[in-house]
Formats: sequence, structure tokens, C-alpha cells
Amino acid sequence: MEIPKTYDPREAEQRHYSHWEEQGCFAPETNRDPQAPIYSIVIPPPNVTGSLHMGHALQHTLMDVLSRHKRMAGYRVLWLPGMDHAGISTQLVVSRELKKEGLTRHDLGREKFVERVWQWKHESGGQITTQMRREGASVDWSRERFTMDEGLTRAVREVFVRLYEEGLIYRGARLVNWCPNDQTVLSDLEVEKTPQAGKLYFLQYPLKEPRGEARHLTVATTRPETMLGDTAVAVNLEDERYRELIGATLLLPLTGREIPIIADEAVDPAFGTGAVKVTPAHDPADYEMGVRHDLPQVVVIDQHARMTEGAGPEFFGLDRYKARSLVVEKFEGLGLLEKVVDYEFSISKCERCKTVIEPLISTQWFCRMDKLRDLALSLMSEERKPRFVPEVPYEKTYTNWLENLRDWTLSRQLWWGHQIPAWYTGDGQIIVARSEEEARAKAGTDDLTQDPDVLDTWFSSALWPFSTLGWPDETEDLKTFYPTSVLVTARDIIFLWVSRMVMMGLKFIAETPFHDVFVTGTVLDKHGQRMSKTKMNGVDPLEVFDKYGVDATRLTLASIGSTDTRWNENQVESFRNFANKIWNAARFSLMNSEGASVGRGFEADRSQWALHDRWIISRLNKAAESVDRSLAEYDFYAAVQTLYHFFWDDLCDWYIELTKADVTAQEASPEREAARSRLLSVLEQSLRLLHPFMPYITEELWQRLPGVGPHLLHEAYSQATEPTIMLTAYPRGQARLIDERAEWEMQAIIDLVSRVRNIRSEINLKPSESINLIVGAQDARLRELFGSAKSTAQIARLVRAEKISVRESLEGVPRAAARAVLASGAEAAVPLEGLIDFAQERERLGREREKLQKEAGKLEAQLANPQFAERAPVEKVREVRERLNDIAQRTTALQQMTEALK
RNA sequence: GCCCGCUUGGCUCAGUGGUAGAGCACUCGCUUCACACGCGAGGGGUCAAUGGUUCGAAUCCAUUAGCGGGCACCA
Repeated sequence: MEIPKTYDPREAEQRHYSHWEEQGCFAPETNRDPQAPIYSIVIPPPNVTGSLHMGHALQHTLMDVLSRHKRMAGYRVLWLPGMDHAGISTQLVVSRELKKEGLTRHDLGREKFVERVWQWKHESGGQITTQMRREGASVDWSRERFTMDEGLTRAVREVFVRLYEEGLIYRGARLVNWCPNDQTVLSDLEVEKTPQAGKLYFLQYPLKEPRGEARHLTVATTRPETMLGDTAVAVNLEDERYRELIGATLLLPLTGREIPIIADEAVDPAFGTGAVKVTPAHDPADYEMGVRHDLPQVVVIDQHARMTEGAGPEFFGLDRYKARSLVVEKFEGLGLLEKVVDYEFSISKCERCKTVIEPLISTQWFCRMDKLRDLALSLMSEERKPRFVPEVPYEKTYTNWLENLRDWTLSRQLWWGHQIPAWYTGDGQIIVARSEEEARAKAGTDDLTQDPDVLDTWFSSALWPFSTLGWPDETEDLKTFYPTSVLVTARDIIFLWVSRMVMMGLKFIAETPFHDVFVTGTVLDKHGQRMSKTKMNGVDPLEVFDKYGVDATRLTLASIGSTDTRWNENQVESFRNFANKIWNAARFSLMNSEGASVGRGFEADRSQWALHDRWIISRLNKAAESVDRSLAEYDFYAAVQTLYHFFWDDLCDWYIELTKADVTAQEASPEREAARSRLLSVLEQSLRLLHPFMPYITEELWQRLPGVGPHLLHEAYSQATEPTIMLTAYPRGQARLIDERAEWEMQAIIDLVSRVRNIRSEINLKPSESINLIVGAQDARLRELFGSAKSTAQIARLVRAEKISVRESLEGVPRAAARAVLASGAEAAVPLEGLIDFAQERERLGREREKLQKEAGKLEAQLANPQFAERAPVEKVREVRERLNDIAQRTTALQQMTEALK
């Protein structure tokens, strides 16, 4: 059989996925066990405009590991894929395309434009789904959903209507975040605050009638242009400086408007001048103040961030920043500009287009959140659900945010999205209904106009865990897969998405949408910066796949888990090397597989098995047990570490070396075939353990193993037509196969081999030169272990010894010998006539003794402390004594060895 | 401003009350019949600083410093 020395991931990556998909391996129906436990995950739907980035790759890897693991463990697994229509982003993408044709969406009109977006969606939207196939994501494509498809639209309308009928959704005029570029309102969560170097302008407003000394009042502002819409100036009641002025009237410059001086507790006397200009129509805080004091709202800025007629003829039509300069100029001209100082403040920007937000009063749809919020909060306080992993800090972040939750602005002035199911009659009556027909029936007229706005994209996302399963119908899927097992997501959408899903799930299904929430870490660039399009510092997962293979990338990502990690390619490279190691272990097994078969070789009673066989089976079972435990705790890092070290250290470095002589025997024999079969079986089990993490290489190799077939499938999947490793049973750690005695014995051998190799290396023996080895052990068990014909042959092979003799002690060993004390207490000597530099050798032993003595010193100090013996647990004290004893023995042995060299 | 997290070998990260770990990098030696994407053997850390709790602290508590994140209507 020809197998290349180096693993080339490409071929396997091209072949297996489509095969799995065609065979229906990803669908829960593949599992024929009616009693099978359920495991379900809904994917955080990527934006339809999106393409795969590291964050996706990370999330998908983790979800796939969990799904594949549970599937192999016999669960009926559903991992449901889908995409989000991503209102603003998608509309922008398509508008940009139109622009290339010299058109705007308004040229097309709404209907044609939406048609065009759908067309775009079908043609180029969702390239991410192709990329997910490359990742190996075992999602059930037959259940793929889109937040704008028919079923989800029904769910959206149903929820909207019910919330409206309950009075939780309402329409009203409020001060909202307006993006002058996207021409839409935004929710608080879609606004980002960025620090900005700006100016603080100190403007003087003359008093209508001077009071005492005071002729004017100075206010400080970062936005002078808004003064045109001022309807009051506020001071703090406690502020001595202004107390007498409360109630006085100011003449607002440039407008001639008379405005009052009012008292409000929101004013901080320490900031600026302690007097605040109040612009209820253009500032959130001022808006609140305006409501409290019943101030008029003078609108001076419009939706394009230009000055309105209300700003006066000199300003009408000016851009807000031009107006700012002009206002400042005029104040200066009037001698009312007191001063301008540099000032850094935070400015609100549109999360998408980075345009500075303009707070405007606008009529929009809102959702009251208090009742919904309470549902989520009590679920947390009473049942501690959902369970956040890691618990710190996310549980608290989530709860704190909910506690301070404000109403949610639902409407958006876009064309792409779920159009709000509200209709208006000619006389302005609002009809909210599930369909136009229903609306007509309710209104008793056909003369209806639907609200042109669409819903916030996150409204439909909030329903994702149940809308995708068929709600509002009581489908089989909904009954089976809801609530889902875990939500795997990035932390930046805990508020935007996670909390809203919990609230909606509780409201409409009366159950949490997911038991656990696993929050992934963030993949940073090598400088610790977030990867972002604007910074151009992102690493493209597809390029990493091409360079190192999908499996290696997946291991890297799985290791990241919930930790923020700087991307380092070395890590991927080392996992690429690991994949190659797996490849070559299989290559070796296959090159020596004639006459052998997976599943055979372990027929004999376990007491008949060779030590290394008992040992590797024990290690394998421990690894399996450990991986299961780690995954149950979402400790992906630990799982990867366990698998890596089991495969490389235990299986490759020791087991293969120990079994090599038998496996590569020249002559065919039942023993040789059995040893080969055992190796194949251990390898096969190891591939299964690795499969959830490295689906491609494991499938590629598994398919090549002699003796694999349908009989290896998990019983729940025994109907599957074509055997595949992904439907085999995940190995479970079995206590009866864990053999501590074998592990202790192997450890002794490993220790002996390592120490002798150390001697060889220190003495600079050529690898080709063989040695004689003398082992001295007081312990009869050790003598038996080292002295058995089988072990002797293996040790000899591993340390290149010609002869090995095992005795009770090293007495009588020639002076010219290198010696070592083993952890087990046994001693080893390698006679090397003419090669030993006695002084150097004494020094080597001396160094070792020093190490031991240093440790002994610490332990002795501990024992010398009377309080230690008094307060520490008895076991601990005994442990320390034993260790000290052990060290003492070894020190004595080292001393004797040193003597022997004199 | 408030809240939270992080600080462990050159790098990227595990560990979280009882002998400091991994991978990469580094040093030495190897074409040993699976693998140089490899094999064998090594070196390297007073676990940010200070103080406290404890028989014992990298691990718990407090303070400080640096870095990162979240929240906030300071005009």
C-alpha cells in the first residue's frame, strides 16, 4: 500500500463532507433509536452579507465538536443552520450595487428594490454556507432557515400582534437615535460611543432684566448649533451662584426667544458653568428635562442633519457643522462668546456607517421591556438559567444589563426587513394584524395603508430558537428540540441577542430557549487588538485552512475556547504537525497490517495481555473519560490537551515503539497478526476520540483501516448505508479497563529508559553504540518487571543495550560506570570502560543530589514546624514524610554511587 | 465616573490552597527500517508589586501599577 509520508489535508477535505451530507449523516433522523436523548443547537445566524471570519470559525468549531461528540454518543442531534437577513447591512450592500449602475433604491421603488435584494440573496448571499461546509460543520442543511422566510415571517407577525394586544408594543413620539446617513432610527445598542477631541464653547445668554450684578448667564456646550432650539437654561437648586436667578427670563441670542431659567437636579454644579442650556428636541438628557418641566420642543435640525426653518432664515438649510461655525461666529460678533476650551467627550456614532448620530424626536414603534425583563430576571434568580459559561463575568453582565433595560425601539426606516404588521385607516386608526386580510376584517374597510417601516433585525433573531422549529405551530421539531441544549456565541451580542431570545422564549413558549450559554473568547491579532475590517488586521480562516488544513485550524480554535487569545500561527503549525503525526502512526500501522483487522487482537483474557497492551488500553480509557468530562464542562482546551498527549506521548512515543518488534516481525504468525490487530484497534479507537475535533483526517484514515464496516457503527446508526467514523460510538472510559498496576509498571519502565537515555546523552555516546545495562532493585516486583524476557528485550531495544542484567543491588558493578537512581528507588548502571570521566561523573551525580537536597530542605522545614503536624491533614503530613524518606534513600544511593567512582 | 477581567519561562496560553505545566522558540546529539511537519537528551520562571489570612499562597483577601473590556444623559 502506497501512503505518502506527509499528510495532505486537501483531498480529504474535498471528499468527505459531501459524502456525509449526501448520506444524511447530519440529520437527527439518522438516529433510529426512539429512546435516544436529545441534543440541539441553533446556530447564531450569520449575516447574509457576511463571509467567514475567525469568530465564526471559532464558534462553528466549538458547536461542531459538541454536535459530533453527542452524535457519536448516541444522542439524536440537531444542529440547525441558517442566516440572518441583516436589515441595514444588506440594504447597504444592494444599494451600493445599484449605485454602480447609477441608480438609487428610490429609482426602483420599494417593491422592485426588495425583489432585487432577494435576487442578490439567492445569487451571492450566503457564501458563508459554502464556507461552513469547508469547516466541516455538521449542520442539518435540510432544516436551514432564513430570518425572512415564510415560516419565520409568520412567527414575527404572531409575536408582534400578541405583544401589541397586550400593550407591550406601542407607537409614539420619542427622542430617538437617528442616523442621517442611513436615514433610519437605531436602538441604543446599535449606537457606539467613541471618544472625540472637541471644543467646549462658553456662550453668554443675556438676562431680559438684570438681577443684581448679573447681566447674563454663561452656559457651556459642545454643540453650539443646538442653542437655536433652546427652550430653557437649567441650574441646580443647591447652587448658590444661581439661586436668585431661578425663574428669571433670558433672551436667547440670534432668535430673540425668551426662555426661562429653571432648576433641575440633573444639573451638576461642578461641570462647566453649572448652567445648562436645554434643547429638548435634540438631546436625550434635555428631552427628559423638557418632559419634567413641560418645556416646548423646538426642532432646529432635520433628518438629514441640516438646520430646519425653525432655526431661522440665516441658518435654514445649513449642515449642522456649518451652522455650528456660524453660531460661534455670530456669538463672537455679538461679544457673547466667553471662551472656547479643548475638551474630550464621547460622541455617538452609527455602529454600521460611523456617522454621528443626531438625536431627533420621531414617531416610532417601541417595545416595553419591563415585564419581559422580569421574566428573564426571575428565571435567573430562581433557576439560575440560562447557565453562562464562563459564569464570571457573563452572568452578572447579563443581569445588570437587564436591570437597567429601557424600551426597545423596534421600527427602522428601511425597505429590507419584516414590514411592520400595522395598517392605518384613512382617519388615522391603527390596525395591527397578522395579515392584510385580517387587518381589513378588523378595520371593516379595504382602504388601508401598511406602515412603511420594517422591524429591527434583532426582532426576528430574538425568535430564532423557536421560530426555526416551526412555531407558532406545535410541530414535532418544536416539541423535540426546544429548549435547545446550548447557545454558543460571541460576547458582543449577549444584550443584542441572547437576552432578547430568553425574554421572547419565556414569553411565548414559557421555557428558556437554551440551558447553557457558552461565550467564546475573542480572537485578537498579534498585538492584542480586535480583528476588524477597518483595521485590516483580520486573519482569513480560509487562508489558514489552505495553509495548514481545516483539522489543524479547528484544534487551534478549540483550544481557544472562552479565552481571548492573540492569534499565533505557530500554534496552528504545531497542530498541523500533530495531524501529520496521526497520519504517520496510521501509515506505520497500515504498512504492517497484513493479516490483521480492527476489532481483533484482544480476544484473550486480559491477564494474558502484554504489559504495554494493558497499559495503552488503560491510558485510552482514561483519556476517553477525561475528554468526556472536559466537554461536559465546555473545557475544550483540556480535551484537546488530553487527546494530543495521549496520541503523541502514549500511543506514538511508547506504545508503537513497544509493539514494534512484534508488529514488524519478518515471519507471519498468529502473534504477529494479533499484535497488528491490537495496534489497529487502538488506533481506530483513538481516531474516534479525535473525530469531533478533527473530522477530516480521522475519516480519511478510518476508511482505510482493514476491518472497518457497518458493524462498527453505533447501534443507533446501524441502519446507515455507508459506514463512517462519524456514526461510530464515541469511546467511553470504562473503569474496568483502567489498570493502575500496569500504569505503575509502565511508568517504571519509562523512567528507566529515560534515565539510561539521559546517561547516553550526557556521556555523548553515539546512537549507534550499544551498552550494557545493570539494574539494581531491592523491590522484587521491580526485579520481576525489568527482568522478564519480554521487558528486557523491549528495554534493550529502546536504550540500545546489548545485555541487561537485573539484580538486587549495584554491588560489584565496575568503577567505570555511569549510574542513576530511579524514581522507583531502583538503580541503574552503565559500565563504560574508558569512556567515563570520573570527575565529571561525580559532578553529575552531585548536581542531582543537590536538587534532591534542596527539596528535602523544604520538606524538613515544613515538618519542623510543629503547627504543620498539628493543623495540616494527617494524609498531607504522611505524604511529606514519605517523600522525605524517599529522597533520603535516593540521596544515600547517590552518595554510594559517588563513592564507587572514587 | 462606575463595574468587570487579565498580568505565570523569549512568544502564545493552561493551572487556581499543598513538589511550577504545555506548544512554539532555544541548546546538544541523531538520515534509529511511521513521521526532520521527525527522534532522543537538556537549559530556562522568586507565577506584576506590596501587605494580609493560613501550618502552608502563583492559587484566598486588600491596596498599587500596567493592559483590556463593559456600562454611564455630565451639557
